[in-house]
Amino acid sequence: MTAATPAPAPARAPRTRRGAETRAALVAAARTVFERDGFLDARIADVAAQAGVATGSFYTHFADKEEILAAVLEAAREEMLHPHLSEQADELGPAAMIEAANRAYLASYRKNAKLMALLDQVAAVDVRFRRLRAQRSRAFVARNARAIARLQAQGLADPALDPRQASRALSGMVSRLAYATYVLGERAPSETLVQTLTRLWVNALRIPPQR
Amino acid sequence: MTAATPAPAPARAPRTRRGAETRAALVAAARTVFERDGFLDARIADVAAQAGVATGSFYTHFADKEEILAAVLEAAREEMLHPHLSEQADELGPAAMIEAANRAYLASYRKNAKLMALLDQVAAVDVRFRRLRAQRSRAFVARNARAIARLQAQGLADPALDPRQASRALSGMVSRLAYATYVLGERAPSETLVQTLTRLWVNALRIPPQR
Amino acid sequence: MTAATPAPAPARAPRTRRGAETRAALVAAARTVFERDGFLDARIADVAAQAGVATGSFYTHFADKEEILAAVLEAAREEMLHPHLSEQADELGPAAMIEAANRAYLASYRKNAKLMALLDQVAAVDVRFRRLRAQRSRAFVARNARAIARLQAQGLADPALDPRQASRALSGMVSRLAYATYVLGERAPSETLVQTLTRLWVNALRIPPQR
Amino acid sequence: MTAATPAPAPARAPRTRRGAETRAALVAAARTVFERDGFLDARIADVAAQAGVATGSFYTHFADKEEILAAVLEAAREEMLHPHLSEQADELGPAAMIEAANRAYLASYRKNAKLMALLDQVAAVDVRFRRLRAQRSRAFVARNARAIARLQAQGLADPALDPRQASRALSGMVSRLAYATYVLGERAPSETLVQTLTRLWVNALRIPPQR
DNA sequence: CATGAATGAGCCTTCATTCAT
DNA sequence: GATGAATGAAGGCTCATTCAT
Repeated sequence: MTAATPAPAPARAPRTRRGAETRAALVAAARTVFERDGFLDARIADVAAQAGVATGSFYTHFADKEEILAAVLEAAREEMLHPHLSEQADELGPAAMIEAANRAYLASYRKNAKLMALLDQVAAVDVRFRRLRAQRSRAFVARNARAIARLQAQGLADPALDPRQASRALSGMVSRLAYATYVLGERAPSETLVQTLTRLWVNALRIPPQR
Repeated sequence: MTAATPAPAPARAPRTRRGAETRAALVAAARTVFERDGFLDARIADVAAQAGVATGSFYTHFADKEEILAAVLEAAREEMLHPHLSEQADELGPAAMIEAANRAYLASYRKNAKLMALLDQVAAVDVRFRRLRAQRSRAFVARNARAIARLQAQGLADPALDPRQASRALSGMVSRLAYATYVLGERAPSETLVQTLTRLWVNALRIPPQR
Repeated sequence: MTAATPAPAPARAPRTRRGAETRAALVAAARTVFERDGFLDARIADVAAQAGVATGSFYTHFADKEEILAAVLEAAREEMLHPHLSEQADELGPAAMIEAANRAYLASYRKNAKLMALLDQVAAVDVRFRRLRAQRSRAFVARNARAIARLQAQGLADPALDPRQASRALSGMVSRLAYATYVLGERAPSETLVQTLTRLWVNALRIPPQR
Repeated sequence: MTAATPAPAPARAPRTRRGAETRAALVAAARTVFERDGFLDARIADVAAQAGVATGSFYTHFADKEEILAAVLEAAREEMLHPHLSEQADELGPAAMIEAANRAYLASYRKNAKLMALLDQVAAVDVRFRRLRAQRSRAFVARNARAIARLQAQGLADPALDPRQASRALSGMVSRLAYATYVLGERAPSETLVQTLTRLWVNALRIPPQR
């Protein structure tokens, strides 16, 4: 897992407080600039200027644009963690669980839309970030696959479905819709999306109606 | 529809056979180079060289890289046309119809994977192509929405679903899976994908089992 | 005199009527384009397009931009001929003669302002046209010098002045003022200019008041 | 006045000694190259080479050729300041004052002939420098107009003349003659020019002979 | 460590001129 | 003669990266 991380962690971590401050300022600046101009159009000099440091100082902390982007994404890791189907047996029942997961996912995606757009752009351009995105996506898919398998085991989901493939498809459905809505800007009320996705999931998995 | 096309029409169309040949050679060369190097890394000079003409000749026919990409995508329009749910009432029944559509879609996507990857990359970078992709996608979504509505009218699909939203979600599910498989290279046998997608669609729409 | 003409006359004069027509169209087009875009920014292709002929046809008639400019200036020679102090003894008296000359000069300059601006621009850039302009200017200066000498001989002008130098200075005064007014666009009513110039000439030459 | 200056002020002034040195070297080099090759034929790379720096360094200090030309002209402003009719009442009398002014003007023009030629060339091509030249010229004209008005007030100059127009004409006469002589290279001994111009001014203004 | 300037390879674009049809 | 496309040399400009202070 660590192996797939673009920049496994900068070899030279700041040794002094001042160094750490500069580094942090650069990472924050990079996020601002990347979100504003896009990764490709952002120039090292812009990032440094935005951070209020000299251009040369950039190279004290990062080898190149990719490396600082990795740092940006790492710093935002928490924010970007995708909510997923809960693993705990839930007193709410499967449908409510799915609905909660979809709502949480969309809300999270919406909140981090700029970052998601950035990750998407950069994935289109650089294999390393394509791998990073794939890895995060895989984690999400795997969790949902486990949830599906559990429902099947409980006799609550269509046993004909391959949990892994079904999860790939249905998880992709959710993230694609979130992408289209919050990154591409296709108009649709969030609540409608939640309801539609939930109904499609419930139907698709053949989850029996609540008794 | 024409309005959304990136390069509405080349200002100066070739007036001689030779001009048309050179232009065609450039378009073909551009496709080769773009698919090989990616749009961003492709240089005008490479395209010209690949076409066997002088660098300057490129500008006789195109204003910039975007314009020739538009020509490439236009030339490949036919190939890239997405199969979709048939509009004819089908003696095979809805499930078979859906299966056929999914199979055709995946096959088409697979065949044009490089081009799809290119379009994806370029959409991540240039609004105009983002719009083009969205437009093509919309056509696909709209047709599927009509098919869903028809099934509902026939009492063959879950009436609780908004056909438009359901189509956005389910169509996105298919294309995302195709993307993940044929562009990102996630391993999965095509037949499994067809079966999974079909079952998910059938379930999601609550299409009744064949009598 | 012919020696100073930039392009002594195109070696290949048109042999057919069609050739002559194309050539004439090119010259007219060149004047339009040069006056509109300036000589430096005008492109051969623009001139040909304006003339409604193919780019290549330009070279059937002219070797380069300088040559067609020479043709433009040649064709406009008549229009641009500077009026000057009459050589005939004038029953109006010297002052009226000077006034008439100044009025005519300014009117002519004003009418051909765009062409004068063009000649000026091109003189700043190309020695050959610098020479052409100097040559035309010399003719004007020489005639005025002769007129001054005649007035001196008649006891009507300050004998202390070198007629040649005085003419250079006073003729330059007139053309510079015309340039500033009609090319640079400094605001001043033409009649005021005529009166001022005339009074300055009369004073400067010490022409006695009309009895 | 500052408003009309082509490049109001370089956005990024050098912050280190080294930067200032390079900038100065570039300005000096530009003057050399422009005077040698003319503004239009001068290439950025030549200027950088002449300054002994890399081509790219040019852009550290200037946006384009126009901007460095503005710097060249600014740096030479002092040298190019036109002497003019003194404003102090002069014990020498008006005629001597005029002679002194003409002599000084011609001497200054001669000394800076190359720069004047450069300014002239560039004014023919770029509006911004046309404005700069006009502005400098206006200052010269205005001072002479004031001097003429003063002489009129003292009863020492033809009251029928509009001081402003007379100054435009007579000042233009002087600068045109200087241009023809020192830039175009028309042969004439400087002392003759001074004497002729002075006599013409004195006559034109009807300055009474020294008692 | 920070600074800010220097470096120069690299790509884009223009357009006068040539030439096959 | 006319056509319109091909040619390719020439310069402009950018910006990641290095480095002396």
